Amino acid sequence: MTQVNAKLAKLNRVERNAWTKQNIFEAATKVVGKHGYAEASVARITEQAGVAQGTFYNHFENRQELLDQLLPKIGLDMVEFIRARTGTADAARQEISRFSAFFDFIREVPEFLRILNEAEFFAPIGYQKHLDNISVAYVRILRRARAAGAIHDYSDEEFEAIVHMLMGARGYLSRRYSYSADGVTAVPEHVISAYRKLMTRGLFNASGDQDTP
Amino acid sequence: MTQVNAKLAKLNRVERNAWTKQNIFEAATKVVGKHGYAEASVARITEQAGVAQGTFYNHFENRQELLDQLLPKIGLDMVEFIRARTGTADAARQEISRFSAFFDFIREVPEFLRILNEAEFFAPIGYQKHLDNISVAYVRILRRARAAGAIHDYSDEEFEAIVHMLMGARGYLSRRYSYSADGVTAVPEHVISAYRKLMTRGLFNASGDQDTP
Amino acid sequence: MTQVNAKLAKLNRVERNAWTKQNIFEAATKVVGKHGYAEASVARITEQAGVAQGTFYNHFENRQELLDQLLPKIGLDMVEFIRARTGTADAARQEISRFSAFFDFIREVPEFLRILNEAEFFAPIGYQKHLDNISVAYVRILRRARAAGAIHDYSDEEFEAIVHMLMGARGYLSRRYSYSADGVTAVPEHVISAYRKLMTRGLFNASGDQDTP
Amino acid sequence: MTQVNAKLAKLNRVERNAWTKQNIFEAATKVVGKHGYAEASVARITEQAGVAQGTFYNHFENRQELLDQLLPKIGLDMVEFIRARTGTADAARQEISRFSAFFDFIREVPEFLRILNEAEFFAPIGYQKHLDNISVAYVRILRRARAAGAIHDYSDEEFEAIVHMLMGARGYLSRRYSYSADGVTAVPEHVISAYRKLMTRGLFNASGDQDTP
DNA sequence: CATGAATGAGACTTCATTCAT
DNA sequence: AATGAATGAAGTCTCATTCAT
Repeated sequence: MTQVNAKLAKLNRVERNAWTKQNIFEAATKVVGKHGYAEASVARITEQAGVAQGTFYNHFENRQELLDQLLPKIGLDMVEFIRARTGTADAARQEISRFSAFFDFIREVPEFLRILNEAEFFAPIGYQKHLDNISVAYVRILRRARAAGAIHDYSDEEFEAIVHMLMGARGYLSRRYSYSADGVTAVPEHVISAYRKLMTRGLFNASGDQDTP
Repeated sequence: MTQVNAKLAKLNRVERNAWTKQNIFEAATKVVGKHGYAEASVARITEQAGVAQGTFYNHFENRQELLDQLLPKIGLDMVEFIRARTGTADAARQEISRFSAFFDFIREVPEFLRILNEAEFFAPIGYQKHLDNISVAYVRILRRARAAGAIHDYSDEEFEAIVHMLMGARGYLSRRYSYSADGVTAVPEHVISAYRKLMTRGLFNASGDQDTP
Repeated sequence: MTQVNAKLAKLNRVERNAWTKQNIFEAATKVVGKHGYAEASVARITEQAGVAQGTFYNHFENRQELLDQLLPKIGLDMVEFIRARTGTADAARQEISRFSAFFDFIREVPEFLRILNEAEFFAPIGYQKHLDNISVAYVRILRRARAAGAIHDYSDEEFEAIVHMLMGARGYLSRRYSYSADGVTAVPEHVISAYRKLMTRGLFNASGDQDTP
Repeated sequence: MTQVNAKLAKLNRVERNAWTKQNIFEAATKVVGKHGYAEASVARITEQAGVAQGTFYNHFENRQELLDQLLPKIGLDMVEFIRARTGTADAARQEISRFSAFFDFIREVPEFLRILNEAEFFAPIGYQKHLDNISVAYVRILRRARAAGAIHDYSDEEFEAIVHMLMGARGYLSRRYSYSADGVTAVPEHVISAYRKLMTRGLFNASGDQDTP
């Protein structure tokens, strides 16, 4: 057996291990996305993954540990997704884009909605991690907009509160307008226009508000 | 046994029946408020109420039925509480009052926060009922403000979206700023000022915004 | 329904409850006696008792609590059994009687052997309770013998050590000579004579030693 | 590859093999001594040894086989330790020395106590082997004492019973007086004096009893 | 011979609900 | 209507052992 083969064999072993973990992870994403955290028993997850229950505990300390990893991981995908769609327009239009892109992401990754919404109660550690990830980045964006003159008269503390309002609003709206029996539908146009008006008039210096040219 | 006695006995029985149900109801409020829906087992609720487990099922079809009644009932108390504190100032200032009063209410009735926040996942039917109660009333308020000239340029559909944003924002903020180890604390001033700015500039015709007199 | 009937009905309920608990208790005695504590799973015990697993937890906090009650309870039966067989001879002969009666009891209640011997590791709380029960009573007996002039030259502390030796010796011997494939057999005569010699010469004033008249 | 190299390599392999087995063995001794047989999972033992779980099964048929080897091996160390400390005094004094040396040994090798005491239930085969080792040797000692005139009036069968009593007494006393939160402490003087009195008066011809010179 | 992931049986415990009294 | 013991399904997790690499 050559060194290459030995290396390959070793790699294969490590890879196989990683594959199994990823496999369980994806199974959990599907199960939680479809049935919610409460119904995501280890039995259900491992069945979906096609492995034995005991295998689960070779890769995760316990059920909760996995659940707490779900949201932060997908949350980063979301951040990347939104960033890629934000463009280089003025700050207000960018914010509308982010708002829209959020709902696009929900349709792209339908599991995300439940994973996000239920996390607060079923995966509080993961939820907090996600919250920090998002709000820090969001406040930074608002600060830049303020530095660029696109926002007046908001303090850093107020930014933080605003960000929480925006996140809360999105969550609520997503539950209200995007859920459906099975599957996620697009958010209606009037939701976006309402958001645009509230933001461009309330937060930004009105440049993105089509209705007040 | 006279007819009077019979009637009295019957009345007593009915009263006692109602009292027991109310007793269980209040016990559930305490338990859910303190430990959350997930920990609100029938055993725990009946123990808190001082009745046997079996008694529970003489008054409620099943555990879920009770849980789903919790939020709508307290929700109405909240509506009344906020209405009483709203005053007769202009529409924008009234909205700020409502926002403030909401946070006052959760300090008045500390159980409300958990009952509200967790309801979406643990008592979805009750949650929906509450949602309808609130949003219908809220949209009506906004329509009146619009009719009175305090709001321009928002359609009815957009109102509905706005209301959901406001409710989402409140929920989020309440979880972020009002929870604490044991007990509920006041929401910081900068949260209220941020809300005021966003609302007076974004939704109303700016009259309530102290910063733009 | 007369008061008597009502009382009977109520008693029946209480009695039935006590019966179930006793039922589980006896099932546990059988299972532990036959297969040992380690194999005495709740499933096995409840199956033996003919009740559902859940029923177990209506009567015992957890598995360990029951296991820890086993030995002390049977231990008291043993004390009574031995006391009834001790007679009124001189102190040395009484001690030989107790030694003999212990082995008689083992044959009377074959489960006792495992319940006693394994308790130290599988039911340490119950074991300690039993230990205290026994050693306190035993030391008292030795003190009386000393007061009556049947024992010389042993201090209270030494009595305690002696008692532990006696108990240890019995345990060891019982395991060695009384166990058998399935069932408990009589202890051979030479074990008793060895014990008699050791005791009458070593502890007592030799009156009970047939070989030195 | 030269023959020398081949031989070296082979030797190394054998040595390495022996070393690994010894390594696992010592790890098991530590684990059982500290946490008891019940907690001595293969995972824990191999972790302590710094080898993979699978490696275990290259050296032992199964978990039980290893556990059953533990006591007999250390038991022989004990025999040697006691023999070295027994001296050449008269038979009764020698017996007291052995009794004392036993307690010295459990302080020297603190793991021994648990390995010995729990073995009866968790490693019955090893326990039996140990029992045979000890009792055969002990009976031989007593026979010699009898031949030398230090013991009268005990038959061989009675010797066997006596030995079991002595061993049982030691086990019991060691558990009672030598265990402590963490570590093993010396046995109190009054335990030794009680033993001396019982033995010198009950078994031997009283020469070792200081109190009856 | 070493590795360590995979297996799956089985353990304890919880809990909503039923039902005879 | 009140009681509370009985039920049994379901959940999480452990662990000795196997086997492909």
